Amino acid sequence: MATPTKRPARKRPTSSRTTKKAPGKRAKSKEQTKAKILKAALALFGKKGFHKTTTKEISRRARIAEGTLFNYFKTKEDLALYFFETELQGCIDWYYQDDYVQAAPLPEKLFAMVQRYLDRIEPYQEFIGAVYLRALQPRSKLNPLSLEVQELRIRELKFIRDLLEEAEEKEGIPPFGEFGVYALGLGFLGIVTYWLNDRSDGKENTMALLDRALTVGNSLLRQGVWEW
Amino acid sequence: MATPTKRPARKRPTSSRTTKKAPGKRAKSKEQTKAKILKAALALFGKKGFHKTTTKEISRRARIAEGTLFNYFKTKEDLALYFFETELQGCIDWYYQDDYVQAAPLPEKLFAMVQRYLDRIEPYQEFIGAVYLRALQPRSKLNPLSLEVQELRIRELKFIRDLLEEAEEKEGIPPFGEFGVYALGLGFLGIVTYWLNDRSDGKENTMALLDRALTVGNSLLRQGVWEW
DNA sequence: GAAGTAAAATGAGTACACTCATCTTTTACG
DNA sequence: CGTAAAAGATGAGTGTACTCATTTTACTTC
Repeated sequence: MATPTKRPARKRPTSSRTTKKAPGKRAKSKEQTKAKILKAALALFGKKGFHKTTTKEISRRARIAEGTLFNYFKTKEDLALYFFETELQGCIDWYYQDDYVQAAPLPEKLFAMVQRYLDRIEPYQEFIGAVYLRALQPRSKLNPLSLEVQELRIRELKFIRDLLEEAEEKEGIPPFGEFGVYALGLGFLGIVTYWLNDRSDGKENTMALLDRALTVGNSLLRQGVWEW
Repeated sequence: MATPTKRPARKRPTSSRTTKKAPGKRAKSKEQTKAKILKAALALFGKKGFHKTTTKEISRRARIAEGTLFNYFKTKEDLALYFFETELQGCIDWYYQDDYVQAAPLPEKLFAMVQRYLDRIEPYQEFIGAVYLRALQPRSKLNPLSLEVQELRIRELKFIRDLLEEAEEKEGIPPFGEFGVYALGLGFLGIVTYWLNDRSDGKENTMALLDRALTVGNSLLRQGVWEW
């Protein structure tokens, strides 16, 4: 018998794969649209600056309707913020993948991280202020500050905490705790804002400040000055 | 002859005084208008918050035309900033008039100043973030950040410089220079942002942080740690 | 006073970020 | 295939900060 029984027609043979993995037209076009928006926004922000670029222009350049932009980003600021999120995450990922940096002592780590981060966000200098600094203000019912701005900052602080804990274990520095994380984050902010206003060639003043600050900071850390 | 010559009639007898001092209807009404705007704004900001208060409402409440508001303040943010400017100046004035504070050692001075400042800006907590933090970003052609925001920060830094120079002379601490001023300003910013997010009773956490930070900072200062 | 000028007030108008009811495309499933 | 439901795109509409040409008011000078 040549297996006359009809096999029941497979219903969507790649089902399990499809539902889980296959991109699908929708998902793909969604990605594309988002990419188009980001590309258009970056080009315009770069050319005219954040404030002089209108969302209408971005939509036009991305060849989408005005409203569509807001399906992808809650506000114009959120759109700008996306670049910083990506870069920060990129730096964090880089850190966890590079054995050499991970093995280095804390100040070297920090120097490398900061330098890398500043390098990456260089193209966005003009609008960093409009967006990033807002993470410092508290969120309240009265304040429409988007949650994502704060999440960026929280992610940053978590990473700092990890770095410090690692250093405490491996390098035997005294615990610095909650306040240490806050202080380091503040120092980082100071560097970024200094860098923002730094007009020197190749931002060398910022690099000098960073170097100096890390040297001093390192001494303090090892002495446990905080506990005095 | 009984001196028949007529004295020439004095032309505007109070002339010199009038042109220089007398308020005049115009100047007076200008002051009044500004005061009306500030009063209305403060009331509304306090009740509904900065973002949910419209300039239209403020004008209505102040009984002026919408446009008039912008004759007095370039932007809504500038209007809000006015409160901080006033309070900062008030603190600086207070310092220079209070012999007791001036005679105190640096950490006590700083503690008193910061505490006073935080006390004063307490009513404006909700909108400080919308305004004050912007002073950190650089000014460029592309960025409409009002000059006044930066001036506030500059005035702050000048005052810090004065305090440090005084302490160098009177208390014999090693010179801390440009970076010292910047660092102290950054520390101050850190306190303010911590305070903004501080939910503890009477902001006691902030006070504890401030105390601790000043103790540590003072040790560092006296050791000249910066020069290591 | 009257006439002229400068300061200040006015409010209709503009630009722009963002919303939302409706329409279009994709997917699920017989 | 056909149909229904869900996801996504659309763009006219809305609210609001801010502008500006015009009008009103205060001051100056004769």
